[in-house]
Amino acid sequence: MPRHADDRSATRAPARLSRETIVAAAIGLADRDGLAGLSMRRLAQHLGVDAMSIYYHLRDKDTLLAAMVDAVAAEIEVDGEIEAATLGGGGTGAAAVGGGGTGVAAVGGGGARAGGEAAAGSGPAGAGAPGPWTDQLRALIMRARRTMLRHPWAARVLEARDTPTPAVLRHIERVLAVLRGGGCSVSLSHHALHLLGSRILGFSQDLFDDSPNTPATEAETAAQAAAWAESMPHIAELAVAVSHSGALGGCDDEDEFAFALDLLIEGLDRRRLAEQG
Amino acid sequence: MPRHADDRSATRAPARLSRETIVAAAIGLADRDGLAGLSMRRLAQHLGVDAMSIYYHLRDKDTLLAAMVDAVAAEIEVDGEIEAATLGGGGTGAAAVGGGGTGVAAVGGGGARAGGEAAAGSGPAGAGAPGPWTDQLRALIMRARRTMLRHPWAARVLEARDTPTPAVLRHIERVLAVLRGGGCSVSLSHHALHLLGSRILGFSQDLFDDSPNTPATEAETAAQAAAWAESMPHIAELAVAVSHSGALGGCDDEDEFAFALDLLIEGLDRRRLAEQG
DNA sequence: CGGTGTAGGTCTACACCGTAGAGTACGTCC
DNA sequence: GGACGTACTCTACGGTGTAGACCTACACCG
Repeated sequence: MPRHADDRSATRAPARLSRETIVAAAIGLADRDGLAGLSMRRLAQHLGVDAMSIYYHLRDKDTLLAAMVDAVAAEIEVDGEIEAATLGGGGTGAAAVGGGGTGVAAVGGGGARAGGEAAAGSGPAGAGAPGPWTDQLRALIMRARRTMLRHPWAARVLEARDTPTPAVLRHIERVLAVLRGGGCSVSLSHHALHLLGSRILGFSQDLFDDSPNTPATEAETAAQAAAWAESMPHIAELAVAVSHSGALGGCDDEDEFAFALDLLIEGLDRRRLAEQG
Repeated sequence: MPRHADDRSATRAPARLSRETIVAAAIGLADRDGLAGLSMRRLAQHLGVDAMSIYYHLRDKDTLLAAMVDAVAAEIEVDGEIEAATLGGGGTGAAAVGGGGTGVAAVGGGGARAGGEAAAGSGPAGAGAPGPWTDQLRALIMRARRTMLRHPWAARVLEARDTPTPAVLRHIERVLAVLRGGGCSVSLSHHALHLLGSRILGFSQDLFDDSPNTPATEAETAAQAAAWAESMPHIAELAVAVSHSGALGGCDDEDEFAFALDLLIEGLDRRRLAEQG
């Protein structure tokens, strides 16, 4: 290692790559030219460096892509802090739309009871904004969406990958924290996660398969859960529940899809009635 | 041109390619080896033919991929006919799941009123099964899902494309027919389509952008709508409504997302209450 | 019959891709 | 001075999609 960490440009050092600069440049390139325009050679050229130099810092192109989505997912958190610092609370402009119901609160059947018991725990990884959990969830997801819209390629890469990156995992943890904090059971939170992550209309599978792809022993799962217990408590909780196949009935893809579909159709029918009545 | 159109196999023709055989082989290859395993050379080898021969029948690899998804989407219709022939009606096993509500009918707020006025019109492109529109929609989407699951690569290709193929369009038409037949307004149907086609959790955009990507004149749109009027009446209807920006307020991505998100969150909150109560 | 047009398929070649593997310059430490 | 690790470069290989010229067999026509 060099003695003083940051003496770039000292002699005639040609570029001074680093994992971070590479990833940042790659993101910039992908933002400009799309995923198709991102090749190792073009990226290297962009950095004023030989293509193979990149491979010293990142094993693969796949590793690069993973690092890129991770960086983007990490932006969600930063955006959140900024938002929390500048604004007071929630209110993201997800209000009235089209024909039927407007917000979550005043719609269909039983009048306006939305939040329930509000955020009781607010937990270790709790999201910033106060207010009913429904508003918190909406704000969190809207923030994620806004971040992803700045990097249109990111969604595609994310979908293509089969394992979530750390920052994505943290985002999921935050979503779970809101759900659990809002009074949703572990089981319902689990369904919710699948629901939020899967596309409907009959196309497409789930975003990630949390079913035991690596058929870990129950002991292993428990060990991992313990390791995550303080950093990602809600994910750990869910992982344990899912692995005890008895408790949640495992994690059947078909059931998850049906759950999501039922929920959507029910919501549509409710909107229809509100529209007509 | 040849005199009699269909005298293939006459002499010793080496392979007798055709667009259909190529597409079928490509689908088979993709089913076996995944999208990554599908290269023009490998496909040609599989067909016992030079790679460039394929280009006589299909302009591009992109054209090939489009033809592949179109063929898969067309399977949905065939499956539907088979189903309609063998079984009587609906009932696709999308019943009880996990903690909260079960089907559409008996859930949350106001008791069991689901179908409403049932299928009044049933229209030209009407779906087979009778029963409440909610059941029809569920059956239709489940059928699509089952087809897509047989070709795991298809969803990815479909998402990557930005224009729907004819068979996909027909599927959408069928979905719209059910919605409209069930009493949903054009506006609500429009929202529903976006809802069903877009992924939530903050990632990803819509499946297709129906906003005027080709900024056609209103006259053009009307002309196209007229041309489609009998083959795809509901899509035509919707297209006209959307193009009259006043009527539906155009088609704002943000609004569509908010609509979907609200509907989901409302549904989750309802499940939560049902669970606790 | 020979000539011609053309549908269907092949061959060659090009630019680009990811990346293995060897080689090179340099700073640090014994 | 020599060994060593770090950061980077060079060369090369096997793959990709596809443009463009080429070939071949057959249908047609005078």
